Amino acid sequence: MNSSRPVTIKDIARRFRCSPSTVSRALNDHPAINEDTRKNIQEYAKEVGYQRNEVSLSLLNKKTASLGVVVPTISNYYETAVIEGLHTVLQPMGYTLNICVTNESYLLEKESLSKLLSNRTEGIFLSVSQETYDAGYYEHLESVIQRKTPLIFIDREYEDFETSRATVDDYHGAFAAVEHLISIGYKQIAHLKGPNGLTVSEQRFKGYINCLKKYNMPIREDLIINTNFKVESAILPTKRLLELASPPDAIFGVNDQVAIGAMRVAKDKGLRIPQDIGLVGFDNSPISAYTFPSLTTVHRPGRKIGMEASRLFLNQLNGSGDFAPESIVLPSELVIRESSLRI
Amino acid sequence: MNSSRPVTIKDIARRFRCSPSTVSRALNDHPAINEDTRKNIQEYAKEVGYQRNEVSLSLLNKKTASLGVVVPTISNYYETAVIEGLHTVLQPMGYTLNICVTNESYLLEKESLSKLLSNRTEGIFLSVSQETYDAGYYEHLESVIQRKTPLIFIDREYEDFETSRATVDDYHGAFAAVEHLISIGYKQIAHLKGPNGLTVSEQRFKGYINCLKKYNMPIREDLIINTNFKVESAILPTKRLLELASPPDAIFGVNDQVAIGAMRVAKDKGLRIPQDIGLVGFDNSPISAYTFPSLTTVHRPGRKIGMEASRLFLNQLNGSGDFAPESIVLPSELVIRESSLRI
DNA sequence: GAAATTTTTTCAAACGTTTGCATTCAATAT
DNA sequence: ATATTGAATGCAAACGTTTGAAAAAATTTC
Repeated sequence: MNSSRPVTIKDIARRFRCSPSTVSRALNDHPAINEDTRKNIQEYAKEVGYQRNEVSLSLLNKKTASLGVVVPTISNYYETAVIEGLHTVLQPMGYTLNICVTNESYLLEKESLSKLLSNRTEGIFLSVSQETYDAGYYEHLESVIQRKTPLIFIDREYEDFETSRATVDDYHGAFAAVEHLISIGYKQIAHLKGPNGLTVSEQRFKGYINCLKKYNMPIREDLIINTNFKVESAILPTKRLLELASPPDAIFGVNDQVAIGAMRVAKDKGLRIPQDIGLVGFDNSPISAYTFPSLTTVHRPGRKIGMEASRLFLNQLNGSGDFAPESIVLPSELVIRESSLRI
Repeated sequence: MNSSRPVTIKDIARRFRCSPSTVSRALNDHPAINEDTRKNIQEYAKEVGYQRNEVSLSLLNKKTASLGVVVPTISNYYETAVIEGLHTVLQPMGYTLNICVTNESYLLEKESLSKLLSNRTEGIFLSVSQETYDAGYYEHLESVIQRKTPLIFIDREYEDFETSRATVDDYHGAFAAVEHLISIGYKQIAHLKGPNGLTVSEQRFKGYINCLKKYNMPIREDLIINTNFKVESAILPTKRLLELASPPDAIFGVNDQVAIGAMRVAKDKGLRIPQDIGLVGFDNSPISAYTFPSLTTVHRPGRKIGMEASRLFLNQLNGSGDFAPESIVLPSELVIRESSLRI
């Protein structure tokens, strides 16, 4: 019976009539092991496909080399870019990434964290779910903190936690976007807002509002409509905007997806972009450069955020006892393309 | 000194002057434990934030409840949809997903698999890297097979392995796409092909070729150009196509990204879509429904593939000894939109 | 009040590996 | 021939948990 039980160090020891210690040392090139013994054991190990059981080592050394990544979703360009960034830095260092998707649910987030802790994950990257954020829950984070497991916030953060965080400067990105529209000469700028309560939504919204204020432009409640970040969630809101008695002459979308949805609706209505209506998105997703017209947007360095977050984690890990949390805020950058360039 | 060493069962045992066994049983509601003892221990455990060390359990039970997902990239809509599908089924069952990105590199793939096996992952979902596929390497899979760790191929497969696999019927999808273009009346259909050697590229290419053959249409080498799936890789090839003495009147892109790139170039050249040139993509990515004109494409059920792959894994896991690998081929489905509807 | 029974707790082994210390054995030095 | 050295290997504990079997304690029975 070709049992599939993995070969252990004991099996090898039995085969060579020696102790497990000897096998262990032989496999690890310990100098105190006889050259012949070493070679024989190594050869045999290779032959039978021995592979060290890392689980037992984890138990022994209390090192699992695994990290948790807890995010609301992975079906956006930005989120995957962040994960790629984490990966780029951490995979080469031997870390394994455990991805947990919360679907914006508090319960799933709580369970994910608990599971990660039980698995003795060595660090957790967390972008809190909307539900968590809305409700202001934070108890589930206490145990992470208490365990002193490094916890790095990504994008969505709690102000009152002593943890490191890596975020993009959404506020100034949004501000720059709106300022750009104003500088071109657009007068009635609408905003397709993201879900209420999320930092990213609110920061961009604040950027939008404050920029309008700065330039003494009226703030019209009817030009601000919610979306859920998805392209289809922009369709109806945009239609409503364009049917207003006094419709906007520009739209600032909370991300590229909704801006592209808006673009579609505007074109369907026969409006010319950017002549009749200006458009700006957020994210600088790959597609945004190739829409027609190409979409003015705000670049959001997802990969870089992932890499910076990794750095923050490593700092905390290697830091001496007097660890001080760091906050990294990466600048977002306006990318001007055709959809806003009315001349 | 507020040590962060996690509380163990032994700590609790010491506190209650009882044996670890009692604590273990108390925490697991074992019936043989005195009611008072149980309550006291459970209360105390909660108070000090005891959390079972799953690593030790993994060692004991040889069950890690973790699964490997090895993919070339996670920055495409399709790949993330697959992962979401896996997640949807497997996370509720208590599995943790270890995501490994290979960047199409054989070496990284090999290392990832080896790592997963060392970590005693209970199953592996693999979409082989292009390098692996090109070179026809397969030795690194032997150890997975030998360990009898369930291995499920996703999309890209090796014909000669006794493993389950879940793939999309790319061939017929491509065939249907081209047939549709022909039925509309397009005569010179170009193909923006994916990278050579990859199953998805080649299957779609084959569908394209065979469809042309079936309808006795000429196969023009100059209308077939390679891309790398990314939107920008479609720009130059499309330009070249459109500058031909006898340019195509339709383009079938290997995915939505390149089709959208082609759309952009065609529009820049002043061509009307679908009147002057028809366009079809592949994937049915969210954005494809909202381009202007909307993009005819072939739906590729990524989420479903992930869910089916999970099912295959579970079948293999629960199957009796006489496991027979299954092959699931999900149909792809033509989604007709504006970009090909010349009337 | 002793025997029988039931309830509750402890013991010990197991999972796979590493590692400080002890041991063995052979070779060299005296 | 004996003590000394050095090389090679073995022993045992440790990591945290579970679990069958044994032991101890409490309760019931006659």
